[in-house]
Amino acid sequence: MVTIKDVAREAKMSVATVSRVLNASGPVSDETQRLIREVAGRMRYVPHSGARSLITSRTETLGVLLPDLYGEFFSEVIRGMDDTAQRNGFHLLISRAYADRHGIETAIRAMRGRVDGVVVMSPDLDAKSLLNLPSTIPVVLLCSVPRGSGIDSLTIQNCRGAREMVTHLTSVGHKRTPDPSLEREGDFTEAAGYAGALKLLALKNRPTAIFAANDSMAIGALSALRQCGMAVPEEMAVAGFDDIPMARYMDPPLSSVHVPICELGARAVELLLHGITHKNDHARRRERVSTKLVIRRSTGGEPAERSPPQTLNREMVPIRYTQV
Amino acid sequence: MVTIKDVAREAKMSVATVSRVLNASGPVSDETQRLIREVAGRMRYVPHSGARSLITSRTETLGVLLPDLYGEFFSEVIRGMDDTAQRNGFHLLISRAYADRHGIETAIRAMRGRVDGVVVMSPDLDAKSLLNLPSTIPVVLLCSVPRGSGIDSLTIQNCRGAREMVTHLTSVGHKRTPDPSLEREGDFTEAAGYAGALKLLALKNRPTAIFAANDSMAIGALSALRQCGMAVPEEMAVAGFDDIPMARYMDPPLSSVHVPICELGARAVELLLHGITHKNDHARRRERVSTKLVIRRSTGGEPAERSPPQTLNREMVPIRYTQV
DNA sequence: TTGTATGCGTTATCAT
DNA sequence: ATGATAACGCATACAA
Repeated sequence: MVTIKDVAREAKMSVATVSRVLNASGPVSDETQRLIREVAGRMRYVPHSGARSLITSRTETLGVLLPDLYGEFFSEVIRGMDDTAQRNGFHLLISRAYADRHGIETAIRAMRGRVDGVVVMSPDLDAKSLLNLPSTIPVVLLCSVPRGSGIDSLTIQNCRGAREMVTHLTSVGHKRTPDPSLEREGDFTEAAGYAGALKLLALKNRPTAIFAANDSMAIGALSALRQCGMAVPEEMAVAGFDDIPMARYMDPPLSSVHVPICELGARAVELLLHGITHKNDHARRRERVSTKLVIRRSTGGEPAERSPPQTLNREMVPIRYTQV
Repeated sequence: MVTIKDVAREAKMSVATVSRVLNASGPVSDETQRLIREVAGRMRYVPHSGARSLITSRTETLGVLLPDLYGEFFSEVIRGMDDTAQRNGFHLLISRAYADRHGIETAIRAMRGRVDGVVVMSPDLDAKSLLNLPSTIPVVLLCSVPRGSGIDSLTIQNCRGAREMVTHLTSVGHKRTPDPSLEREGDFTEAAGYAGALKLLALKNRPTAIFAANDSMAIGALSALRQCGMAVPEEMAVAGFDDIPMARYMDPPLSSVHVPICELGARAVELLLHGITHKNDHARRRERVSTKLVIRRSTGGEPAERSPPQTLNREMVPIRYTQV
């Protein structure tokens, strides 16, 4: 590998001057500047980031800890993170980890020294468990329950979104509200939604609507209902959460609680970068992104949505944040 | 940050001995060993990876360059990569890059010194353009056209898979084979599949089947056909490619060419690790993963597939590779 | 079995 | 404007 010494020798200059040119960190004559840039370019010199971070104690890399997450949510959130990270000159070190406390701690340890901060996504984990993280590096919790911890966090307004959907469902005639006997567990996969729907259908006193915790499970539920010959939404309404791009292409198109997934990732990285830059400023930051109800035919709403779906806008749009 | 010096001081030993214990790289008395481990653990010492890679010239990190890729393919391939990387003690540095030559080169440069090798996924890119990569580090091309280059590569047997699907389609009565006037372009999104299907429906002399280049577009096409009142598969058959988990939950369930996505990522990392370990051994490796035809109702096959879909097996299974 | 000393590639501090 | 050199944290060859 070609080092800064090689460049210095070739340009007949000292390493100090080469470093100054490449980092614009001191006065260098125009001519010397030109020369060194030319030589460095010709020799394809790239600084060794390890050596650099050794002395600057910055890696320009952000760690991302993800749970075992499937489907489009995963890719969208990473897209948002990578966009923002790259725009700020940072790389992304991505790792999956078991979403329990031990898994997270181990993973953070492994990233130690490689990253300047970590975004931890762990929907199941109560932030309290992470209180004494083995890290002095900034952390942002994404989609966790942040109560009781002093860690920066970014969460989705799940409750509010869910409440809006429930309000919609009751407004179109569904009556039975909170009832644990009508709840079934699932792991966010289509298969789980499929199985859960079958269980609910088997009940003596069936519900009239299914509200899945994410779109993948809602899609699985739709499939189960179809195979059982149940009409949606007439005999059973179905609603999802997240509003992944796929949702509007279902039959019937799926009502869902829209989450700005990509922007969620982007914002998490922004918060982390802020935490890295203002390491001393210990004002804890908690933000919540708001959701938006999207009613389609699967809940009986908007039967008129027959027009061709427009091309999805994959660009990022501004979203509102709530400080809590 | 606590360094090896801090540990040495606390344990009243030399840094050399601490290093020997932590790397098992020399003879140390059991007692000293115990002591040092205890102290290191208590102080939560983690070696600075930058300093280490400076001297070992290994980063234990793999770069992954991805195109702007949507949906489940993305997340599955990363899952496979991360699994295998972690199992071998490596991290994943993931970055999205424009899939043109300049974008790839820039991205690889940026990773220089941070990674021991790179997996480049760039379906559009002919490998010839990458011949003079600015890198001495090992590279594995994933899903590119590898002809004419000396770079290790892993590709899907797209042609064979597509041929099998076409054979199936003709076997159930579809007649018009290769005809450019029946081809429409798409960017692999549901919206593109939706739009493409509408265009095909508008033709005077309609086709009787649509074979989309991936499942997302096939799902978009299904939606378009549904809204136009076309019966699938009776009036129009639809087939996809990839067989993402979602495919079997469509209405009708989507016939597709199954690709072992997760294993694809895993194998790419294995190839890269091999390239890193055997850096001198310049035997170029080219492998192709085979696909498997999955016929469901959208092409008129298997009308009996009414049984509940079993839980998806998300574990990795052995796949066959072909050396070319 | 343990300690001392050197160097990895870079930036930063101090001279010149 | 430029150069010499210390320091970053670690592994390792060599000495004890």
